[in-house]
Amino acid sequence: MKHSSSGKDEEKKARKSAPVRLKDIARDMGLSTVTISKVLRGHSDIGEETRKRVLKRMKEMHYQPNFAARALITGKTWTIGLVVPDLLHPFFAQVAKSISAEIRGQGYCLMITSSEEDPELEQQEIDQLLARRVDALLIASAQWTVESFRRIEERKIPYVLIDRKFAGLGANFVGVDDELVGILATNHLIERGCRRIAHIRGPETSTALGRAEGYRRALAEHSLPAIPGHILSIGSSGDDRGEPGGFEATRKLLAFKARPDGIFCFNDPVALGAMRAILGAGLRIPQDIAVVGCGNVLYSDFLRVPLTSVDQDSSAIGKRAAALALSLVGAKGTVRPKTELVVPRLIVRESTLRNQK
Amino acid sequence: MKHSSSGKDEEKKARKSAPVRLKDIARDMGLSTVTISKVLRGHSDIGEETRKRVLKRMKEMHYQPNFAARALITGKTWTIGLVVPDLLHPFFAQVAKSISAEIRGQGYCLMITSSEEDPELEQQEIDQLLARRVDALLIASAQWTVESFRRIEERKIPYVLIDRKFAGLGANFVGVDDELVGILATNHLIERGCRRIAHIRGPETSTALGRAEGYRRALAEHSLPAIPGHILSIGSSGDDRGEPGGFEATRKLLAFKARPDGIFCFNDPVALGAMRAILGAGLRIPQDIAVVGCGNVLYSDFLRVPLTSVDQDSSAIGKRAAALALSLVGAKGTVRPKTELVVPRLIVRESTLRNQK
DNA sequence: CATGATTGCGTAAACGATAACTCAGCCCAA
DNA sequence: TTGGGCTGAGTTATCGTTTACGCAATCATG
Repeated sequence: MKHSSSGKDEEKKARKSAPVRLKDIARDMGLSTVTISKVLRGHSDIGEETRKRVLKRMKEMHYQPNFAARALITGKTWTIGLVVPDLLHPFFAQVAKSISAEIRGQGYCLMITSSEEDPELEQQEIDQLLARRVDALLIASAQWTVESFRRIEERKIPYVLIDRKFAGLGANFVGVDDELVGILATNHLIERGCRRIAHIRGPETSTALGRAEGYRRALAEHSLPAIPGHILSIGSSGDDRGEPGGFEATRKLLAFKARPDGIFCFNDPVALGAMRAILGAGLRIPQDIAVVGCGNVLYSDFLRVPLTSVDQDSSAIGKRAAALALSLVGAKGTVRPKTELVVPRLIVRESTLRNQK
Repeated sequence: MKHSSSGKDEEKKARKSAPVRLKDIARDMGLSTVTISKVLRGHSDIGEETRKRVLKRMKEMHYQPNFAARALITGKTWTIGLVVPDLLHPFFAQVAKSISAEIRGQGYCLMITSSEEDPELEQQEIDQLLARRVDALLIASAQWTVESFRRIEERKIPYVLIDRKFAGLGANFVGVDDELVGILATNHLIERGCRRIAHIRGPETSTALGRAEGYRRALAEHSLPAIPGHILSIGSSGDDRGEPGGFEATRKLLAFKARPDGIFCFNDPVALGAMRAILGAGLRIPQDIAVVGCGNVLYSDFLRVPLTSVDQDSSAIGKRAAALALSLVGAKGTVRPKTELVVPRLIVRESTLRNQK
């Protein structure tokens, strides 16, 4: 039996076709708001028959809970924040995609913001997400300092670093084993007979440092000399100038007296720039110079010279980062920070297809 | 002069270092909550001297408004929802990126969800975003029907369709002029001397229809015959199988008695598949068959054969869609739906570099 | 000098939901 | 008959802000 609504609510409904509230259902069924709320949340307090009736009526009236009201009292927003340096970069796009897929089923939504590789902008975006009280934060950071992370910690909001980590910061981290990336790539070049292997490294991030370290270790283990000037950097302005950076760095390498016969590039865009420079100078890939990239971006098998690349399994990184974040949200007290390393995999293509050792 | 807090709030602060509230500032300064709130929103009600003092103290105490509380009473979430078929697709990634950049400055955040080209999932995601009361919705839809849009309209939430539009739906739309895309591409092939031009079209979306129509019109205007069987489709399963779809379609075209000498492909992934098939069959691009794609994706100038492509200016699409959405949020009553078409631009590369007419 | 407007701030009641109690009725054992 | 424990509801306060008023004090006006 229906009960009539009060005049005020009636008017409001007519004016703006407002969404139904618990109160509306309660009045409609002659029950109290709390009873409806309890049914909604599966409280054991409610009689079986009442529960069924309410559930049915809720469906009929197309009830959808008001997240704002809920968040206000429970403190939970059912929202995860993600900050990436560049959404256009296939690596981060894939990470975002798999995070989204992972949390979707658990009822969470994803707020994505891009820092455009700008530390200051990243700070702002983090603040914005904190102000919105996201339940957890996933960050592929372009920072130099750890200041903004301290701020997150103050707020006691769980966060997970993706791809790039920070020394001296006891934070959760999910990313690829960068040293292994460097080793894999460099070992492969060595196996293919390269003896003067250069490395074009990225800016001052953990990622770049790790890969460079792996490169050095691989050379050392094969007793190959680390030729001075064979490690170049694309500069500090971030990932975005990867291609031009790779191009310029390679031009310098080509002018070098001991011209390299293999180049391990920080990532695929850099490798593209490198290949452009090599081919532009009239040299052949891989006969004169072999090239390895990292990231295994889309279409890298259909490039002018199909590119050998180290796959970071970005999809797994996203998935595991999301799962880790969700577990932190559910956790009671403070949990010991966890580091999860994904194992990289070498994808061999034409850019290193030369005479074996 | 500071006033002491009540025991209860004190305890809470200590336990979880809760964010400061208006109440905290008010008590701290011996003012009322409302006064602080008014200062925050720039009400003209407050004396100049008080305003300055409050503003200063707010900064000092690192006040950040609680969005949930605000949303609860004002109905505004300062959140925009975006639904795309696939974040990994560079087109949508770029659109997302520029939307994000456009709304950032206005204080909005972006909730991004991916439908994975699945209409049912898209419905769910739209519902989810509606339940969260986003201020506006941007959708690049994978739907067949207009049902879910009706639902959005019921809720009176402004929405803008991106890239794909629907006949018979009076909705806001921002996308490329698809017919012009088809004309541009086909005319170009004709100018380059192609006479048997095939088209590999996309699934049943407005985008695919428009491009196919442009293709037909261009042929007709040059009095070229529309050879039966020269229009193939990659199938209905969406954009994601672009590359294999293009490959298979092209294999069929190659087996055709009147083998085409030019192919206009629905998009770049399809074009990649097509090129793979052509080269795999031992034919040359563009000498035997010229290829045009659409989308002008990253690195398409460094492919095995650099690909001529129609640029959709996805960045402009995102920017204008965002601006349109924001204007709708601000608008008072119902506004007449607006359609904004971005003008496509042909980027000529090697895949069509053959003897001119 | 009384009246009315203006300035500057405070009070109380929402917004929609949940948390923490309370409480009536019933059953059962002592 | 009394008391204790369930069961299945309802009451009330609260989350942090905003909205709509209320109301002194000051100022101008005739």
